[in-house]
Amino acid sequence: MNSIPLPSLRRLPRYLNILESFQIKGKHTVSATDIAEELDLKPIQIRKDMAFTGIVGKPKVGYDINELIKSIRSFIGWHENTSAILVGAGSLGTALMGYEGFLTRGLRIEAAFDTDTSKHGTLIYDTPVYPMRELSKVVQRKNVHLAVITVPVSAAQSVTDTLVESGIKGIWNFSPAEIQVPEQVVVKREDLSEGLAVLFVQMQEMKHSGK
Amino acid sequence: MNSIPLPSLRRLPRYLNILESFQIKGKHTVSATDIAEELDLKPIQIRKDMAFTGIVGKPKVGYDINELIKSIRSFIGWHENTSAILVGAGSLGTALMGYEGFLTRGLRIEAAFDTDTSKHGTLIYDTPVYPMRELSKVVQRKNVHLAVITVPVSAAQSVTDTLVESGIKGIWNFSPAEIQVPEQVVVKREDLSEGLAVLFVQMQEMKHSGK
DNA sequence: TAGATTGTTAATCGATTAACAATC
DNA sequence: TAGATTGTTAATCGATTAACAATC
Repeated sequence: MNSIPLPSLRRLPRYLNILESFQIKGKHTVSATDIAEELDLKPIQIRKDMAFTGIVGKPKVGYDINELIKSIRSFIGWHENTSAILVGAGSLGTALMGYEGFLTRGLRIEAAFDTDTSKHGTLIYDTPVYPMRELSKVVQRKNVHLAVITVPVSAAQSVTDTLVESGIKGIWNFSPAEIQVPEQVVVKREDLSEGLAVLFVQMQEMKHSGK
Repeated sequence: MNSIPLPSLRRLPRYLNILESFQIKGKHTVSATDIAEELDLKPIQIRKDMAFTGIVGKPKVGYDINELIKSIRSFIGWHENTSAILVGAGSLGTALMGYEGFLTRGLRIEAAFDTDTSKHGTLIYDTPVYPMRELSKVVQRKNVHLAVITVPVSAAQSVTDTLVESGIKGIWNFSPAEIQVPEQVVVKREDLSEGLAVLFVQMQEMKHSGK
């Protein structure tokens, strides 16, 4: 068992969501079947996925909810804060800075950068906005390794180059651009049009089936 | 060959991105190898994916770019406008309303709904905002089948119920909530924390490998 | 023509699911 | 104890990749 399969990894945050709701309800243990019912998955898949995070359940009892939450969160790296910067303080960038959920999921946006001079020196949801030329300095001073890109497609590659030069190791790319990076830099694409394509085709298929 | 595999479907918008950039450069044909190089995929995978959209290439020549774009766009359903409403005109909802890319991808947000009375009657990027109680009426009058949800987790299920009652057939859910719907309604989750989990773990793996 | 590229058929790979012994 | 639930080992399924004949 080497590294976790991507589909399993993607399910982990969903497990957390419902585990936390169980926790709020005062439950202390949970079985794979309980989770599977909530998410419309098979219990065996839950057990397999859980195994990747290293947690061990008890036959007949199930898993300890607190332990399970802790185990998943630390597997994902959500048990501690990771600093990030955000480039492109437009409407999407602003929305992301305003999303409190990131804080409980290990992501702390320390600073934002934008070309719009009218934004420089301002705070957006407590996050200071700087001019682009400050980027390298801030990244290095704050020892940041992660960047969120919310710039237009036309700017994505040049921003990426600047980020890589400054020492950024991971990029969360919200632009639909296909950015090129050296192989030691991780890029996670977050292209909304992928989701839109899936939704459209599935609706089409539903229409032409049992309905 | 029944319906397209999900991974293939998710790659189609990426093909479109780079096909359009080829088109702008004045190219007329493209081979699977050309596309594969841009996206870091294998040519055979491109050919398999293309086959699902129904397009036929010419040996030795490749695919006609205009035809390919048309073929993919109409396969996804991006060749015509689909009306949608948006529920939750907060910062994320606002960002989505302001995203022009949706218009070229078949999605037209006709109206937004929010509980905040101060927003009622206003326009956000040309989209009118209505009180929640108007929802059913607008959905039925405009014959809308698709809804975008950008409300807090706590409101997601009740909003979903209202949407389903009004006759909505597809939901693009940007809240991390696990909403329950009847089986003839399609839900596409767009939970950002999934992407965050993938990014964090991949960065971790990169750190503990060749670096 | 010869070489490049497609589309098809078969092989491989990886994820999901099933079966079941272990156990609290 | 008996029944429920885990974790492991094996079987199945589906997507990716390889091989190659067809062809412009």
